[in-house]
Amino acid sequence: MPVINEVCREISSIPLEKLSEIYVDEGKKRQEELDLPDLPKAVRGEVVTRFAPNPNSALHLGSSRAAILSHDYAKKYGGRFIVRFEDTDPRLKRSDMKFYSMVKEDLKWLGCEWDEIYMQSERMEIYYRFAEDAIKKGLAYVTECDSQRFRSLVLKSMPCPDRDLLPEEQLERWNKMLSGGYREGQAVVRIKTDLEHPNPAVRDWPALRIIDPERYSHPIAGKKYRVWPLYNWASAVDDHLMGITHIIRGQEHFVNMIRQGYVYEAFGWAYPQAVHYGKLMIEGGSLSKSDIERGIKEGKFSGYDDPRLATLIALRRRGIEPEAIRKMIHEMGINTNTATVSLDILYALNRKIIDGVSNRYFGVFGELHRLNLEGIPGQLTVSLPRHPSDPSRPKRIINVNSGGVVIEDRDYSGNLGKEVRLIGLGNFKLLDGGARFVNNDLNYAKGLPHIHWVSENQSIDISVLMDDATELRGKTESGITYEAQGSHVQFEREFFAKIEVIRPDSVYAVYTSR
RNA sequence: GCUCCGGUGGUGUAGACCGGUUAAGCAUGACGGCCUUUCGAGCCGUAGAUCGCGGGUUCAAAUCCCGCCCGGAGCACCA
Repeated sequence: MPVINEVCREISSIPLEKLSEIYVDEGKKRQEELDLPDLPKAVRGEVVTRFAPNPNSALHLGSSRAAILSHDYAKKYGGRFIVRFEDTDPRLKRSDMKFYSMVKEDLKWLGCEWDEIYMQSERMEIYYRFAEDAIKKGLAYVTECDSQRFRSLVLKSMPCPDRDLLPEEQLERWNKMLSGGYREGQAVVRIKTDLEHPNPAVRDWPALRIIDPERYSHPIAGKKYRVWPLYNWASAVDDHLMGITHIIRGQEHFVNMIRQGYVYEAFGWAYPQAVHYGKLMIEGGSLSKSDIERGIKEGKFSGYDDPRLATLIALRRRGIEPEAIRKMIHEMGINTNTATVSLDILYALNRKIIDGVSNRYFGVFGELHRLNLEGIPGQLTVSLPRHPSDPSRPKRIINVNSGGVVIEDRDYSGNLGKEVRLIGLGNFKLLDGGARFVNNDLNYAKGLPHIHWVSENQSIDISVLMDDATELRGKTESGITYEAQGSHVQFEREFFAKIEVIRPDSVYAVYTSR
């Protein structure tokens, strides 16, 4: 009992604000731990993960899964997080300078700061060196079989004849590749695996190929190289060299783990723990890079930040906070089943974050009706809270004169002839083109529809870019111009939006969610 | 066609490896109520899954075994 008393006394001696701080901190900490289940074979301080995007497009919700999970797991265990641009295909999946920086921006925004960053196009000599080594050791060979021929042979578990050439001859061919003795497609380095492997896709996979630099130059390397590593080669070498302990990626890479396993075994390296998550689909939308790229090229989308896209840059523009994305991704975890998520979940998570910071305004959209206010003193000044649960914010002061207010058609047509509460103003009877003051009794207002309005002589134009890329026009309080660009607001009874452009006489915003 | 990986309420996920007091937890969504001068937030409550289907093993299966169906991925000199 004395102990209890003592603890009680101690707690009650802490000021309330301090107490809530402690409480929140504890809650947060617990939340974090709850969020991420343990990674297999993770040792504190020794976890190294990587996120390996191809800089040929912008990051989207799907890519954010690998990024967030890789980053957060590294941090959870006090390890390192590496970003590695996989830009080794100047032909089919060309990288573009603008995406290197765009991806970095996206990652920073997501809160996935990296400890190290690399570009594979700057590591070419490394891939060459290991290739030469593999060839010398007889683990890889240079084949002149074209892909068709190779395919038909390998399907029957048969080798290309040059698989068994001596390492010296292979080396000669390798040098011929490097020096330009072959044209595109005439030779390729393959890794010896197991021609009997049940999955033909695993059998003797290609590691390096020739790309004519005169026809396909690289945004960073230019025309310097004509032999480029394929994904599995560059990735296998890098993961080993960079000391990656855990690879978190989509299940489409499952066979790549098996393929690369042959290299690791042959070189005597230890393959990292690979965790694969299932396909993430989005209700009613596409998460495919190629769909996004094509849509933009065809002009179907206005750009990477088109509000219909699930790119990070579009979500950011719309007012989705990175923490909402993070929470959603954490909730899905790394399980391997195929998930079709609804954006509503993201919106719900996001609303909880932005609700507190969003100042409230009245905005009326679509078809509008002007109401003459009858029965009010010549001029009315009302003050409305900027946020219902934070009275400390400066009030919105709005003047209304007999010139009247503007309301939306849905509120007008639905209530014509009835009494309504014009929020903050009073109770009125809605008439044709006007409104007659009844009283200003809040109790009386309880049973009435509450509708919002904009003062005609204190309003500015607003345009909202909606999530279907249409524009919604209307009027809003002129006081909104004091908002900072990029701030979240809520138009009461309408939706949340992010302010994009503020001019003295108009506002441009982007719709976030209801 | 071949090779993988999945299949728990509308959606996402926990439980499955070590089968039994959880005949299914959480979140989001839906519905209802309270509060609120927002159809937001918050609080309270309700509905919703016989755990893809069929069989087997067992005293006992979402959990183990087999078959089937469905979904996804891979089968590129893409990443």
